[in-house]
Amino acid sequence: METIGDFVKHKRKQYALTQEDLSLKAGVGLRFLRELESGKKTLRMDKVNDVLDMFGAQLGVVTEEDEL
Amino acid sequence: METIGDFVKHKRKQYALTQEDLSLKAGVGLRFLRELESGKKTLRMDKVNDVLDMFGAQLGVVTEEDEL
DNA sequence: CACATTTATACCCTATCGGGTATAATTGAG
DNA sequence: CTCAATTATACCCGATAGGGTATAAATGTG
Repeated sequence: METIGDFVKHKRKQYALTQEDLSLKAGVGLRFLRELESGKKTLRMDKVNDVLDMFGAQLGVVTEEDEL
Repeated sequence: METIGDFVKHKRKQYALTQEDLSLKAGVGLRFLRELESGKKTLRMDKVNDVLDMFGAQLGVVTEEDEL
């Protein structure tokens, strides 16, 4: 499955936004967005959702069956 | 879509575990597990994944299309 | 290549998450 | 109903996430 970080990075490119653009629009810090795109595991869910909201997405449970 | 908290609660019942059982097995605090099941938004992803791992699941991106 | 833009890495500081614990409320088995 | 087990709520405190900032590296456009 595509990682959360990759999802954000791809969507961001798709909309031709810089990390700074997206961080401002999503209301999170630039550093946070970078850590998100680079796959940091210990991020807070609410902040991640703030970013995903920009692309009509959110965090949810993905089961192993979903992967097949 | 089922919330993350509800997913955990249902799976936990399904395996007949108490919150304490699950928190011990997953290696998270009891209080954390309670906050997770009650829908707290600001939890850390890594801890949430520690719990979801117990049921072969993990956090992932869910798009609005997935919802339809 | 040169130069501007974007991205990556590191530092300090505050806010708060998460653990542990105690107590209260709820649930359910007998 | 009674009583034990489970769950919910509240407190204190250490660890760390996240913001801001500065600097370095990488990217890409002419």
